[in-house]
Amino acid sequence: MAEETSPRGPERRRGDALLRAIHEAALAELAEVGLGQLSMEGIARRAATAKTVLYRRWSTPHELLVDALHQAHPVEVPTPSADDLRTDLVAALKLLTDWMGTPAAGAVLAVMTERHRYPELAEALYSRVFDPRGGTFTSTVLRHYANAGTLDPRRLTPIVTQIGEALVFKLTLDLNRLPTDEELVAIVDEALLPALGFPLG
Amino acid sequence: MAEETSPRGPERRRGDALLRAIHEAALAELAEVGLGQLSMEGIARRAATAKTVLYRRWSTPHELLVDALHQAHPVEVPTPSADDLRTDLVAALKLLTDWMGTPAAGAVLAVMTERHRYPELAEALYSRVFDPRGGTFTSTVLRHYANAGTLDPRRLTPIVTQIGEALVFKLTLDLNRLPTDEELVAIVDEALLPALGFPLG
DNA sequence: CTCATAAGCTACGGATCCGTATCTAACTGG
DNA sequence: CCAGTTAGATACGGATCCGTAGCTTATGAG
Repeated sequence: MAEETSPRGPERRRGDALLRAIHEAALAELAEVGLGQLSMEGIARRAATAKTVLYRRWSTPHELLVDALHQAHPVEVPTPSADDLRTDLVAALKLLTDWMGTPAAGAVLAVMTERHRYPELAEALYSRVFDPRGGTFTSTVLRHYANAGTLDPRRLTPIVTQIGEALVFKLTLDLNRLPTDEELVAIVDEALLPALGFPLG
Repeated sequence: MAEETSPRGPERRRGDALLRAIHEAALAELAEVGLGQLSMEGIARRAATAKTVLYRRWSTPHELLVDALHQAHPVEVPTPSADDLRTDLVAALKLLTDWMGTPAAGAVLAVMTERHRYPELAEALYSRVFDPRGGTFTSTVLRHYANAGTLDPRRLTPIVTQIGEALVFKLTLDLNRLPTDEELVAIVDEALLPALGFPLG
């Protein structure tokens, strides 16, 4: 484990560098202990700073967390590239699973699954982090091909646009690991494309 | 809120009655405070008993929780009744959403979503609660119709058998409420049946 | 009716987190 | 290079939960 810069000597972080370290520590702490155990004390310990530094900026761990997510959020958006619906759908799901491997994703999922317990937190996450962006992942691709005429727009019901994401989440939960590329292809071929009106073989 | 039996006087619970009260309190406590905050103190408070009573039977809140789930678990199993795949699938999903309204379901979901944090708990839940039962809900129905010849068994891939449950979970998460009957029908018509090889219209 | 069992109470020392206050010393802008 | 800012360290009283101990008393089996 390499230390940053010089191994010893008082090297004091300030401003953005400190902020980023705190944000990172918050997400890591959340991933490890969970939303219910997230504490200023824990975040400060992990960020190797003092509680006072945190309380100068935030009143609660939740406020801190929202900032951390806001900062970490720029997520890659699928850009339908090929003129191939199937390939683009698989690519969109791959983007999703890539994102799900990040610390920020764990944090977002934790907030979502415990939203009935911390409603203000979920609301803050929506209004400050998600709302700025449109629909996610597969729906971006689906709208593109619907506009291009490849797809009957009437097929794009609220249910159908969720099939890909829903199965990725379910598989991740069941298998306790991210889906493989083969499984993503299976999701597209066996579930998504049939629902879009392209029966297999 | 009516008190049980006589309003006053020392009426001391024993044996099964006490046990059931504790199990119930554990699930309620979990639903309210979350897995990370589940404590003997909290369960005892909610069950209106003393911590000592709990420690006489269990060493940790997690052990107590597994017992509570074990006791609460007998879940209704879909019995394909009509000779109508569509109707039976909708009925199976209805059973699922009914179950999801129970306290036990909240507990199970909490354990599953935090399984990386408490692996022993998830494992205990599998070996002591789930394993005794076969596949759940839609897969029961699907196997029935595959055996009856209505359905091509090759369609029943690991992905396809998860579509219904996956969408119910996703919708519940997104909408922050259980799916309506209409939404269940939409899941069957727009996602499940097409994937099983029955294109719409 | 008697008596063993177990529920229910109270209290404890230890640990952790809370939120705040106080002081120091390292940075940095001017 | 000096002064203002702010990171960092320490300590605090209060709160909560931990796990255990000692005791009282309701309950049910014989």
